[in-house]
Amino acid sequence: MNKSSENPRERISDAEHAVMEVLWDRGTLTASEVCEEVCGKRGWSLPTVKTLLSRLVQKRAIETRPDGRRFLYSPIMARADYVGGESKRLVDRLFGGKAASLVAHLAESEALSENDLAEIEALLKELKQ
Amino acid sequence: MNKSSENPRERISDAEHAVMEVLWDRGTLTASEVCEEVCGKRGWSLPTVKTLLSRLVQKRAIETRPDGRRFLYSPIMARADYVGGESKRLVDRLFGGKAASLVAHLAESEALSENDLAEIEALLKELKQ
DNA sequence: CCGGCTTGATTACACCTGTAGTCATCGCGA
DNA sequence: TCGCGATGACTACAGGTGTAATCAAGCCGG
Repeated sequence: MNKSSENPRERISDAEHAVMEVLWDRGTLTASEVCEEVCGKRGWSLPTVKTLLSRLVQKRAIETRPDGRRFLYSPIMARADYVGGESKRLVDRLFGGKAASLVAHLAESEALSENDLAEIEALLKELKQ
Repeated sequence: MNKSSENPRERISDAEHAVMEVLWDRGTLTASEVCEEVCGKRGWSLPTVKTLLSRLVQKRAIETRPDGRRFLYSPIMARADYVGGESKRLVDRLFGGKAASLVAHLAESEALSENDLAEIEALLKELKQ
């Protein structure tokens, strides 16, 4: 019944993701510290951040450690895993699973700058070593 | 108040996207024809498809033309626009807007096959003409 | 020692989404 | 002509999401 207590990998929503970014960036923080980082940018209040944090705990994306009367929050899910999952979802949904099609699209729609192109080229060269 | 009647570009959900794909593929269809295409694959019923279609009409992603007592549905939003928008969202959210970072991630996570790499390389060559 | 601030927990609530049932209508076939 | 089937409109409803108020408890400064 209750997936959240079993499944270690639940879908992370947009707002939750903003919180994750802060934790990935800074490692371990209290709720108030997270709020300092995001409440300004997104116009949230501390209660909102707390809700997001507890949902992330339920989803087993982060974990808590008691520190006196408060909690320290730190990420469990690795950023690379999240990024990889989301990228794969997109590629599957929109490009039939062909990552090259995504790159082609980016190139054609001019989402890639000269600089991007150069970087990719360098990357390819490296991959072919 | 009511964005749906003003804003021509509303966010398309996952299920709605499945319907859009059919319309992009086939052009203009009746509700039943759409259902024939997707109800099998996704285990939906005709009413579900009709709901999705009317939501898409509200979101101004598709339009209807009366044909006798029924409607013909056809896309307004271009697939390329949708794909571009979604790709941009992802790149912005996860890669700080740097498309090259997305490509780098795909490469590093081995989401790119030999074939993909070759294709991308060819693309780059072409772009630099 | 006590009241106020900090903090997590609980509750709230509107909107979106996925999925579908029901209803009224209207034209086609018998 | 008349009932049936197809069709769009309306309604439903549970679960997720964004955003927050409120509550209870406990520690800290006065």
